[in-house]
Amino acid sequence: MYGVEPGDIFLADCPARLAVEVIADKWAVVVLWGLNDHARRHSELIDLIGGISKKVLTQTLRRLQTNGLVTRTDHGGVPPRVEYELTALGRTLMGPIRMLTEWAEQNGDAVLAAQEAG
Amino acid sequence: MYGVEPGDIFLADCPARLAVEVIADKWAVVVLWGLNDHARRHSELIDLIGGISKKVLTQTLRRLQTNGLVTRTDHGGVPPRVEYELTALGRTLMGPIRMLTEWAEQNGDAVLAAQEAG
DNA sequence: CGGTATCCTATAGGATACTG
DNA sequence: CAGTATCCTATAGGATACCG
Repeated sequence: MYGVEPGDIFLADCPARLAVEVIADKWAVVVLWGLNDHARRHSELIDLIGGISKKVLTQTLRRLQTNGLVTRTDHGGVPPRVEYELTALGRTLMGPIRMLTEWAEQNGDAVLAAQEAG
Repeated sequence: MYGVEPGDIFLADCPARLAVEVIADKWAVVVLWGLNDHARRHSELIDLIGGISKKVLTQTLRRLQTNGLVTRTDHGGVPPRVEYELTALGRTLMGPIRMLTEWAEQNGDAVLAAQEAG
């Protein structure tokens, strides 16, 4: 009914739901974006992003790791040096994310206006 | 430092953060997707989506409304008839969302494999 | 430096029942 | 039909302190 077809986002086990699951938290997209150019260290991301705590950054990175989007490399030594980097899979996600951020740059004002009006 | 430039997602008030704010909940993208083709009624969305409660659907629709992405039209009468439809602004967001769902269709298996491995 | 550990609060979201 | 109302729980996420 309603013309639902195979592959539709509505099916509970549909892959499209998975995309939502992956990016639908407060920091995932921001962190991925921070890894766009090249590998970065934990403290680098903390400074770069701003407003995220160490705990939450670690949590977010772990989730991204679990989803196969980011690798964690411990170079050892003292002081510690750990680098996070996009996987090949993670890089494929940057295209859609870039679209989203471009949309936001172009339409952010309209959203804010709607928020203030409503 | 770290080559942060104006417009970067990292600035706290950057528009790109707004995109995350708009789509980063469990149901927003799914509901928008449900309105892709044409206006739909509340009960239609309930049946179509599956797994969402009336309360949560209403909440999600209200948020989308507040963000200027969806309109709510009460046609009155008994029984009630209320239709939700994408605004022009909402339609501009469907491009990026389509990219996301396409990414998920192509890469969903890889994410699942990573989840099971990790 | 790169984390844990601990504690806390707000809120998202689910279940169920009721209403105009 | 399209919601509210109510209650509930899990968890996301923030603050702070400590550790190897």
